[in-house]
Amino acid sequence: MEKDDAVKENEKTNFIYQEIDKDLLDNKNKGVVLTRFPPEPNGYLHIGHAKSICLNFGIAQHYNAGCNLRFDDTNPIKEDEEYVDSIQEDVKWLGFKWVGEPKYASDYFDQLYLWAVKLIKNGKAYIDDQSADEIAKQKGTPTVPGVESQFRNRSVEVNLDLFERMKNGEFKEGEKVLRAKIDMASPNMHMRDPIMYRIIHKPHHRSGNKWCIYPMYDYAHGQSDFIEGITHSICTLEFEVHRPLYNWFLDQILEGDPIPDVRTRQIEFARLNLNYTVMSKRKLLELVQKGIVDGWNDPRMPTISGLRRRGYTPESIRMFAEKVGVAKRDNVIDVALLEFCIREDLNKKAMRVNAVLDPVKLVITNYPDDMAEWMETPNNPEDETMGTRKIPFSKELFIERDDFMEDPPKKYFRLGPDREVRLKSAYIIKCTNYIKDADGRIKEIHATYDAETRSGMPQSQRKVKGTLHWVSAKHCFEADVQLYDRLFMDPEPDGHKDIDFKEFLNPQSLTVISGCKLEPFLKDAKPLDHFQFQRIGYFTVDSKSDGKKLIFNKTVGLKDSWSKNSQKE
RNA sequence: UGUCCCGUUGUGUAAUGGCAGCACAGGUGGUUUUGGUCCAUCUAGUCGAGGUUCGAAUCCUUGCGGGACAACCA
Repeated sequence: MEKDDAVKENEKTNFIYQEIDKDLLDNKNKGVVLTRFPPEPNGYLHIGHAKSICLNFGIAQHYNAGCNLRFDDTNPIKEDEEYVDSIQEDVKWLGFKWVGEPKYASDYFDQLYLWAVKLIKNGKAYIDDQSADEIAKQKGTPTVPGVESQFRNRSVEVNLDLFERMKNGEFKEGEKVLRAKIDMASPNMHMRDPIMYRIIHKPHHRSGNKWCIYPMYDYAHGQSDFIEGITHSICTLEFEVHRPLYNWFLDQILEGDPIPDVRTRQIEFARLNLNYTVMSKRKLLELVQKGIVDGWNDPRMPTISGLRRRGYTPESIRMFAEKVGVAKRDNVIDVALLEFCIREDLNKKAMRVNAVLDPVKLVITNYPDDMAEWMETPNNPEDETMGTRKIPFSKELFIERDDFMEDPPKKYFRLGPDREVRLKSAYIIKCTNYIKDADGRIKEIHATYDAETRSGMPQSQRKVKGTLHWVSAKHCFEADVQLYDRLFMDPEPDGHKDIDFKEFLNPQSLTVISGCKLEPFLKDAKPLDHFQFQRIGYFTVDSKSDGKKLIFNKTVGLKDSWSKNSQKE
């Protein structure tokens, strides 16, 4: 049976949508759907987060529901305001709008404290005086059950008093913790009396000096979901083993209360992995701190801000998130898919311009010395509404050095001695001579043009093998171009047990070339403007580019079946 | 030698007991004033073994393989 295209477009088939549909069918949560994106503000967002953002906000859009932005800020040692700002900027840039103001787990510290007292009163939590080492030792291993703490059976009164004094700052860091009393023999390590609160004498980016005890992730996350009325708490697979604890804490805080309308539920999916890069915030931070890259937004980084500076568009990243899908099995996505997505988007949007990256002079010997003609050329053959513009042509031009060969092979369609080639939007020319310098390097190419072959004239219809891009020497201007290659040479740089991921850094990941010749139109280009440099690739003005000197970042090359084939030989 | 999760073309993802499909990557041909785009076309897959069933990628058993879990991180 044929399905309507619009329906097909809107059809979401991943298992999370199926779970939500089921919940809705069962009339769970009174028919409400509310998701959340819960980053810890301890680093910049990367493409893996983009997958999660598109999933959570995409669900909200699909069900005509909402999605919260909540900062999971329970550890003042690692977190910072800078990250809070960058995360908001990146989510907005991707095109999503969260419900109301951003939320913070730290907004709920009072309520979390009250619930902790409730657990103590119900005999479900206790203060442990042991050191981190001792607690770790008692915890056992995945195959060996843990041992109960000697402080496990303190009275409610003592626990209450000690917890109060912990809160009041009477103890040093590490001296005491609040632990849930569950089961030290549980096959699930997370159920072996997990720590709920620890002492940290450090001001928090939001709550300042109000607290010196901070809740752990497991004790804070589910309760924050519950407070906000989140219906589906979607996270990555490594939290799967936390789910029983997530539910246990909710059961405890709800103990004795009426059944709430909304009972949040955790669903896990497989995180995104991209080949030839690393995705852990810790490793990305290391690249930043060691100065291996130019900050979190270095165009080689898989961060949202890096991709933005590289020239990726929000649409391309959303398309990518759609194409990688959502499932539970481990995956490694080929960066070629990301590259496909940005080409796809920029092909439709980017203005075609002429830029010669590695220039060599081409002299049209039979063209008048002081003449200049302004040739009309389409701004984008994919989109007529983008119009046309005029580009200057004159006697002396620059073309790409590798568009000429002294002794070309048969399949080479470009310029060579006595060969004919078309100059895009201008004339058909024929190479008559070439001059080399003392080192044998091509210095200048001479050609004649056929005045009857100007673009648009009947003679211009003549078939010629190749078409070259070019700029007029006296009209063009110079700019720098930054060429990027993958940051790592190994498909899985952090997939080797005994080798540090930095061993695989690609020394050629950045090439800066100056003296590139650009057509005059480009003088007005602004930071983050996207262009297609004809026959080369997509380029974007660097965000650090200023009025004095333009810097272009290579976003991605055009598909190139010529170099692919010629490399095979 | 624990618990949990996962195995579908090279990669990713559909099919939820009824024709194994889609996308990327790769190959070939065509169109083209970008060796781009576009169009056509090809290559290639259900981890193994049993079982249930008229019928299994799908359900069951079992084997094998991969992953997660032992921070006072999230």
